[in-house]
Amino acid sequence: MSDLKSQLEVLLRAAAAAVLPEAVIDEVVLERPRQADHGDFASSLALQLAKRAGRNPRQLAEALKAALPVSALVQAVEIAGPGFLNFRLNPAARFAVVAEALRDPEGFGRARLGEGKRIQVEFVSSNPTGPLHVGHGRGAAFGASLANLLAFAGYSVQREYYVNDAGRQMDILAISTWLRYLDQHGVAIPFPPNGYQGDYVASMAQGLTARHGDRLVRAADALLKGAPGLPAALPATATTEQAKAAAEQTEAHMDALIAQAKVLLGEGWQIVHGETLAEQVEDMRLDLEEFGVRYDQWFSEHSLYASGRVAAVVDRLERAGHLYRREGALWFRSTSFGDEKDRVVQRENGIYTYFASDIAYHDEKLGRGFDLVIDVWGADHHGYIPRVKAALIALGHDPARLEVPLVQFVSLFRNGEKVQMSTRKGQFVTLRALREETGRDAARFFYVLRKSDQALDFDLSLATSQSNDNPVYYVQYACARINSVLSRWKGDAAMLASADLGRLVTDTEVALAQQLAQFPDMIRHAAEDRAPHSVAFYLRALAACLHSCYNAEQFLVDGDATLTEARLALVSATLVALRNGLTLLGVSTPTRM
RNA sequence: CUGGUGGUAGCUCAACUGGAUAGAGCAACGGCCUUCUAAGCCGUAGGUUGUGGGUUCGAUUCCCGCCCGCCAGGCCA
Repeated sequence: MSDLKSQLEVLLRAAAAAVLPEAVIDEVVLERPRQADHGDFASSLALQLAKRAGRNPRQLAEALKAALPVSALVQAVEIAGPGFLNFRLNPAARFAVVAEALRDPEGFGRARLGEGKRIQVEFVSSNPTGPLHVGHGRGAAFGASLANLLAFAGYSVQREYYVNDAGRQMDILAISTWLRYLDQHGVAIPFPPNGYQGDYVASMAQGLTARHGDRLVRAADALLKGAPGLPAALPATATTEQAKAAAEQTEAHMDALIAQAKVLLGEGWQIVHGETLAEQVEDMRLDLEEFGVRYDQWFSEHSLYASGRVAAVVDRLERAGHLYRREGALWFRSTSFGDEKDRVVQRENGIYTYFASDIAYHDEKLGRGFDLVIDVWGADHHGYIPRVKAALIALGHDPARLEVPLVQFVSLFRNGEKVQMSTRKGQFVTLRALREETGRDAARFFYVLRKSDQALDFDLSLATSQSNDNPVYYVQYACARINSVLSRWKGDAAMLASADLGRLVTDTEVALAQQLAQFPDMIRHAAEDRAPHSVAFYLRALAACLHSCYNAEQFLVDGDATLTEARLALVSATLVALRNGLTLLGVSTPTRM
């Protein structure tokens, strides 16, 4: 209970003021010692002040101890090591957290960090050009957990998905679908290697047929007219120069196909493009929802063009003198604002770059009045952060209002072997397949079991194992055990909040209460650090305390109602923390297993 | 090459932002089910925190050099 902590802090400050009246104390360090025999709280205040005061730290600790005001919370204060002050709490203070949790279960752990502040969390935001894969899954698990955590910590949180529905990749998906459609109608056109190859494309093509029959069929020669054709297969001895030329030709061929398709289809292109887009977005939405991830808003990149925001924001930069023209393209002088090199916002061919719409998007987001905007990005985009911040500065925004936590890559392992994935070949494991294999709970939990900015090895065998090795089950099992005991008990659960806790004295009971008492602090830290993994680690530790206590003590004690109630109150409070924590991570709390 | 990021027990990872004897889980070894769920618990063993310096009462944490791993460096998205 942080309340305890702040009360102890008051005591320490009072003591310090008495001993060293002139000393300025910015922060009083109070921590939960790792070792039980160091008490409930420890402070290194004497060590910190010793130097400035020019006094021996142990002596100073003695003086501080003597000057501490008497408090009902504190049973004993000891001086240890080089000059630590170790506080041992009174039993009542130790177990006060139990009543606190039971009095307001839903509110237990809730913080008021962000009172009145609004935060937007934008995450996943994958191109709607195919199913989400396991990498996106990590972004989803992290982003959703972070958003939940911030909301629990008291911020007003908006969850947003930025839909990249305006770019060339979307055109490529549309034409890939249409080419499959043509193929299904007997129009044979070589499928470009840079098109989308997945089965879902053919499936969408069948959808087109179902809705539009052969209305969208066009002749092959008309489509191929003007296209450079695909390059011949490269010999094994090809130089990098040749490979580069072939790749350029492949891209040029694709662009020509798209351009010609727009001409041939006319309005029909909007149908193909619009329907494939809608289908992909809907697919992602469902996929994420089944993963326990919901958004408040799906924001369309295209809308930024339609509303003229992209042109307007570029114009603003232009008038502010931050743009210049070189080799036909329009460049943003981002080096003036800390970026390594200048960046193109409008290509030689007049088309805006992805960066241009991104500037418009961030300008728009900040314009909505959020105190903080958090973009969760894949770590491969980290080089992109300085240029976006540069643009924000150039537009007169405070760049500190944008935070970009990075999520590292995911490698899958099954039976100790790495599962090979390659985006190029379309061989990637989808989030859906992962969920089907491990279940939602295990997937959500495993994803946040590692700091987000660290590469994650996802062990499928472990996540699916119904064994004691599996950390998800370990935590959930603690919940199930508590529920099981409570359901066997005949008493009234509502009475537990006022149970007499004076009978709780054993080591495992004390350890469990101490761990439980750290829940609110943990929430605050995790929210401030944008670190949902702390929640997962905490829950594991709390479950461990519960299991130890469970094995050491009988909860339902025949003929001793007060002891039974005290212990049940303790584990009920534990269940409150477990449930609140798991909920933040999108993991269920089973009542039985 | 430049920038970012990491290197902690055999393996996978923590370490409350500079604190006490660096902690968990797997794997290894030894114990605990006629008692509320053994998907659990208890114990033993395992370390020069990559390396060399520096800062100080005190360094896994901060600074510098070096070694090794991963990522990024497009008028792609």
